[in-house]
Amino acid sequence: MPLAAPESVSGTAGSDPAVPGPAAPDTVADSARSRILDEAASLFLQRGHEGTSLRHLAEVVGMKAGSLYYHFSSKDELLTTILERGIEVMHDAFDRAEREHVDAEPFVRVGAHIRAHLSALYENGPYTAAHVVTFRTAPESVRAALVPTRDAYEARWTALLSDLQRSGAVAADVDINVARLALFGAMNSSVEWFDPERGGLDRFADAITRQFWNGASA
Amino acid sequence: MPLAAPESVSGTAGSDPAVPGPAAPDTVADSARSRILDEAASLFLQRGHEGTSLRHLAEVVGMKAGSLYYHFSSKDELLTTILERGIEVMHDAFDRAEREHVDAEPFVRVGAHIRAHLSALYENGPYTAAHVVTFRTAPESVRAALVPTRDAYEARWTALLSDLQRSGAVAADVDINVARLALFGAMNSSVEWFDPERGGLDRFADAITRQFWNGASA
DNA sequence: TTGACGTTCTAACGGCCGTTAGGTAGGTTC
DNA sequence: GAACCTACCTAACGGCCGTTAGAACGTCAA
Repeated sequence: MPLAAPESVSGTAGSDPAVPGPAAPDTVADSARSRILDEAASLFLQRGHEGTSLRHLAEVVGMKAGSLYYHFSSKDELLTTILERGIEVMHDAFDRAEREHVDAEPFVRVGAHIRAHLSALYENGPYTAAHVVTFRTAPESVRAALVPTRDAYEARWTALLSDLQRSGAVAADVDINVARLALFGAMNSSVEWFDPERGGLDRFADAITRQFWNGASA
Repeated sequence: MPLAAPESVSGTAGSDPAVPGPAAPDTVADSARSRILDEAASLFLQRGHEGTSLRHLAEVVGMKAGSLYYHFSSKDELLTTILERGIEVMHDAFDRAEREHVDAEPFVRVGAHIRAHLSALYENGPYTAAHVVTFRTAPESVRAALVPTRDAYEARWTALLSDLQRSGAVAADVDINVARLALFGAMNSSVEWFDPERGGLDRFADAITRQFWNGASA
């Protein structure tokens, strides 16, 4: 078991804050590990995890399939690591929005969290996007390992919306769960058509926020 | 209730094993064909198309893998047929809503179409649901064959919403495309959590309609 | 110079994949 | 009863899959 890098997540419980480690983040050659993770997440996002072979991944990374096993013990572990990081990125984005907009007025506050979620999807690598498109068809054992962290993220949104409903900013007859799932669906499904290269994420976030908050009617 | 007209679309594959003319919907044993289509759509929905093997499908249907080739010439043709029917079901649902609610007031009209789309997803077999979760990772050749029909469905929604915007019912500053895609995302992503067995589709449709039309704010 | 170590490669394993050729049982038609 | 058609089965093909054991390479310390 030679992967003793400071950033490695061994257990299923998410631990340290993802990308830049606290000290000495990149040893000489777990940059290869990062490379593998990045490319694998990108491929899983594009073709799905069943549609991505380790031989293809290895080729993209620039090594042979067997060599991947120096960095990961199985394809499932690789998948789990990626999907886990995907939620971590979401949590980090939520943290940031929360920190900076706790006392903002409701519309701005919701907008900040929507923008944060979209930032997780498009501005921090393909991990979150890979998560939202891959989780549903991931092997049961992989899904099970992710459920707690996913639930926690859901709970934060539920708490946010409930808070706003309690304060009267969200209509009393709105079903918080449906509203949240509809919002998630609207944001996450954008991975099928939104092109992060072309930018315009701010405008997109505004449009989604407006749509979520005010609806389409005049 | 399976919709009539098992094969109405002349898609990419033309060779049909000598079915008598346009009439005669169910010969003796293309009930097997229906069986295969139903189970395949269900499996594709659950595990994705890459995650479903023909051997597994055959087992569920009650035959051997090779026998599937009596009914379909390839896995891709099977997939294409299923995804095509998925859009047809959507179109049919849209037709019905249009027929019955052309002159309704905007909110009711939109609600009818939302209900219709959800009906396509949950009340007419797994075809539409399989479509929305499988299209993205389908082989390029399969996707290409579906694009025209998909575009046509999108266009009908765009026309509907544009119409409502022109009449002043939808706010002028709403981006019709974003609104439509957000609505699609909200509805389609429900396949990940909505349980059609438990019912409540009417209430769900109302909640989505309310959310889409009025938003969450008080 | 030697040895140890970290990283990758080679070469193969058993297994499942989509697919095909040819056989076969039963029903229908002459 | 013979010929035929329909719907399926058997058995295999080549190929790709995830995975593993062991060898080779470069780097650096002693």
